[in-house]
Amino acid sequence: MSTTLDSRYDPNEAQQRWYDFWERRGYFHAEPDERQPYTIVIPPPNVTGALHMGHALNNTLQDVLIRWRRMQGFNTLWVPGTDHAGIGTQAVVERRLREQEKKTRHDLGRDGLVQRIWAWKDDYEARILNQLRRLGSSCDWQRTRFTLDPVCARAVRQTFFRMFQDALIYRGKRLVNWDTHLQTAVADDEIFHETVQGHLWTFRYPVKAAGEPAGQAGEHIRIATTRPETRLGDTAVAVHPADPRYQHLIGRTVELPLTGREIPIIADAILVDPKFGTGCVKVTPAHDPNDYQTGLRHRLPMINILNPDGTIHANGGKYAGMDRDAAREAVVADLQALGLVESVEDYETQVGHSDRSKTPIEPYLSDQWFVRMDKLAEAAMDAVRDGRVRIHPERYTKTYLDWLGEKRDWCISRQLWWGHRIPVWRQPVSHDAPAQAAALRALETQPGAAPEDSIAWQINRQGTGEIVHSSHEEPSLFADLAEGDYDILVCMLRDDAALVASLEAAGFVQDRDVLDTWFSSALWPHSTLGWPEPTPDLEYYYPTSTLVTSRDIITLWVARMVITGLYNCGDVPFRDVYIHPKILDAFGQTMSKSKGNGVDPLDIIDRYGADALRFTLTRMTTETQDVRMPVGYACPHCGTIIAQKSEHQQMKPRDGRKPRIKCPSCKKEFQFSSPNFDPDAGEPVGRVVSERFEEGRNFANKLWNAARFALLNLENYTPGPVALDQLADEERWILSRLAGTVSEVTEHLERFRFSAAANAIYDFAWSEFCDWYVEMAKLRLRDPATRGPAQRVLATVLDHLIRLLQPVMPFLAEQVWQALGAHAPERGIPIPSAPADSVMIAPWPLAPTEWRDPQVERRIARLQEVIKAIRNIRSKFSVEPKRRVTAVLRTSADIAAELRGFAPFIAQLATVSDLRVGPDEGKPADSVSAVSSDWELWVPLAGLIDRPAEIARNRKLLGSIEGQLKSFRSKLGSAEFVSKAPPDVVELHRQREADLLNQKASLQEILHELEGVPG
RNA sequence: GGGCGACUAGCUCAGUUGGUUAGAGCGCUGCACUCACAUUGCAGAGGUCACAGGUUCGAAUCCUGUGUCGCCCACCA
Repeated sequence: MSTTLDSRYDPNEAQQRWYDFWERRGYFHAEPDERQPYTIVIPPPNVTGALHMGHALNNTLQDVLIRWRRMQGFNTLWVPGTDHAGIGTQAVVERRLREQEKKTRHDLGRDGLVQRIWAWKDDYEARILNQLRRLGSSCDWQRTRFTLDPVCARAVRQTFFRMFQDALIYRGKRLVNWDTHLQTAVADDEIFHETVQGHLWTFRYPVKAAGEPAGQAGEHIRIATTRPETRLGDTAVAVHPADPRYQHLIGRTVELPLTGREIPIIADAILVDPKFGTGCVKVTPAHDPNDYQTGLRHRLPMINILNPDGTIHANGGKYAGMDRDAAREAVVADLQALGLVESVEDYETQVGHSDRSKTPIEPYLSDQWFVRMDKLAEAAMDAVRDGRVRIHPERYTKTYLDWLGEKRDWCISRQLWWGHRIPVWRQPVSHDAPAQAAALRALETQPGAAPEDSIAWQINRQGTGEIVHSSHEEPSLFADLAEGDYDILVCMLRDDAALVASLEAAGFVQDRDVLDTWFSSALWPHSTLGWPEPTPDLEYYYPTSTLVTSRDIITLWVARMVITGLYNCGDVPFRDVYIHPKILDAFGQTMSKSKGNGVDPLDIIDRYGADALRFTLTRMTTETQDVRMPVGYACPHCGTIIAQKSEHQQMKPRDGRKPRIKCPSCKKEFQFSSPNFDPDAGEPVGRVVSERFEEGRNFANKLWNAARFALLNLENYTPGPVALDQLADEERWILSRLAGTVSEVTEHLERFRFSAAANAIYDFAWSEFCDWYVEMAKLRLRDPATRGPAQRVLATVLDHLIRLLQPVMPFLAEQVWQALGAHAPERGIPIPSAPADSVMIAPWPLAPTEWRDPQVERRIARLQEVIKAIRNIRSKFSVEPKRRVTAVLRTSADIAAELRGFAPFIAQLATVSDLRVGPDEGKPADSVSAVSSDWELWVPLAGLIDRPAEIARNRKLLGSIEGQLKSFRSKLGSAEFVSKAPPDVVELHRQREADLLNQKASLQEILHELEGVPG
């Protein structure tokens, strides 16, 4: 190890060097063999942007699992890749186009825009994959996939085709969330609600009496609305069937002012809450989800009044072409003029906004493609109910089951250009339906169409989603369908040029829409393995083992993968789903670049190292649903971290000058990135980082130095067998603790308790290995007589520790492993052997039960207690660190013998020159005391003792002991406790009471003496 | 409105099936740069476990209710 002399660990060199080493040796690559597989497919990051802290966490945990299982001997495969993220990526590219070139997508055309997005994708995919490498991810890069690549595209096509054939996919008019800015449907999950200050208007509509002109009789019905413009599309007014006020109106009609249309008054108990507003509701089936349902129930006409861009449709009469907001004002003004506005009040409403364009969503009736969910959802629910898929933490199964239980059909079409195009060609049934049927029949039998399953068709009643005929039947069946109401939909499994040509020649036109991104993501676990081809990979690695993801996509992604896995492969896509926490900032907000609180993993790697990042993230991963990570700005001048406050997020440029932060340490100022502005080019920028990662860096450094110590002490190492019964107590102890730690860590990982696993390693390495074993080992290492065996134990323990560490801190582990190999090329207890070429492929440590030794653990614990007690006294009385003291202990003969054996340690670790220990020892003059349940201790400190202070200290101690004693006595004095509590608990209490009584007696004696002897 | 979760030391979090007077890291205080490590070591201070009831011999832990916060779902014309 060339850097042996450097007491600081430099992660950068190790990272580059060992990652290349692993990759060159092909450790990341997997091929099916006779071993048991362990497979993870990455949740493919969106190519919309670079990876953030959430990704770093997600991928760290996957790599921990993969590296651990690899060491356990599994054939491990981690499939990497990225997601095209349809709407998200198109939106960012379009925004850039607009900002940088002042162009819209229409200026470029479909092919032009898609080309631009591919360029963006190439750029970000490279950045993302590089970030994963910097993180240390042991992905099989040869299997890198992208959701739009040919392998995935074929799977998408196959799935769509089969679902189409099985009538699980249909096309119909549905009310969807329409983004008028991007002009596409967006999913429910891509919407956020914002509170908007609006108004609630109450209008009066004249009721038309039978046979009379409207309004003449003077009866009006009062209707409240927050959206007056939608009344252009009203097709009914609804009242509650049991509302006595309106009984007489049900079945009559009103004239809809401004349109002149006459619409019915209907009764609907679901839509109408008689206690709200006037108890009368306008019904606009084409522009409101509830009204839409009402429209279906009452078979009302559905009048669309909006164009895709949010302006009023020709159906809106004189308002046609106006923007929706302008139309609202105009409608109100016109009704006002007619005297039909009864009142206007301020009103707060929740308005749905598109996540992507941040503009208000319009419920909009349009033709869309859907997957029928009823049976598919039921199968996916069963897979979780019967444990074929297990979700951890378990509470998230409820999220999964509740969502699937709704069985809402899945809208899979998007009016975008970036994505998998819907492979369906369409034309309406014409006046010459028999000829169309014949043409279809001809297509089916065309040479390119073989095998028979490459073309499928449906006859669909326009707008309804109803499939009236399908390719399971003879095409001639639909030859007698009337013109105008039906569409012929032809789905092609492959893009066969000749077939497409004949299709289009026959008048079919391909659907312009693309598929929802989640349609391709849903196939990810099997599409990446080569499905639909029966590849060896698919055969061997599917179903995958574990899915690691965050809770916000349990429904969008996890549930849908189970659905398609079962549908396509007949088996679940994974056995375990681990849901990890989300990382929030100090104020509980999600991190994002746009809020200025996002931490870039590369900044952390640069500052603290990849191992530090990984360790800290692993240690943060508890079972809670969120973890907080306070962030700060790193001063670009001196590196000091200044905590980010919410005011930093609010700061705005003033007088053209960007805000700056003044570093309290070096007094210089710097700029920072913010939601409100970008830093000036060339200015030093304070990066957003978090001090939390110091914990990981410090740990790495501690381990590094422990390794340095070991290596320095392994000069002239010779391998050889080690017999347990020849080892010293401290050696037996560290092996026992090591064995305990190994089984603990293994069990934690098996149960996805990442934080607990990291803590167990940390505590063992720092508090046991470094703090005690290394200090004690120094004695035997210095003595030529014991140096050899001591070296063998040291090398073996370090070897095991490094292997435990590998999954979490692979770079440091490899660095130490290689260096250790140079010093101790054979090591192990009882019989040494040559280690693996890399710690990455070394076997996961087993915990031999013969290493466990509870008795030696108790003995060392007692030793530690004595040493700590002496140190405590030294510290309290400000004894100079170098000054040697005498320690006197009164204890049983057994313990005395044991402690005498440990005298060198007590001398070394507590700076004791004279140790006197035995059953007959007594308090020396001018000494300070300590008591435990096993012994009484005195340290003579003539001249240093402040007698009144010492009395006070012991009195306080006595008070605490008496307090405890009281609580134990009252418990033991209770007949109920003694009779009802388990015997071992009672016994424990008795023991404890006896210990306390001993200590109390000792303290009383001490106090008696202190108070009795005049100061 | 329905559901889920959280509330433990100044901060971030542990606390396994109820059982010694509750732990860690950071921060804080004091001492120490002794030959692995000051990104360190040693010692210490700091908590009526959100609140109120209940179950129990015994509650941070189980039950009920209240409060505060967060998230998810459904949505108020």
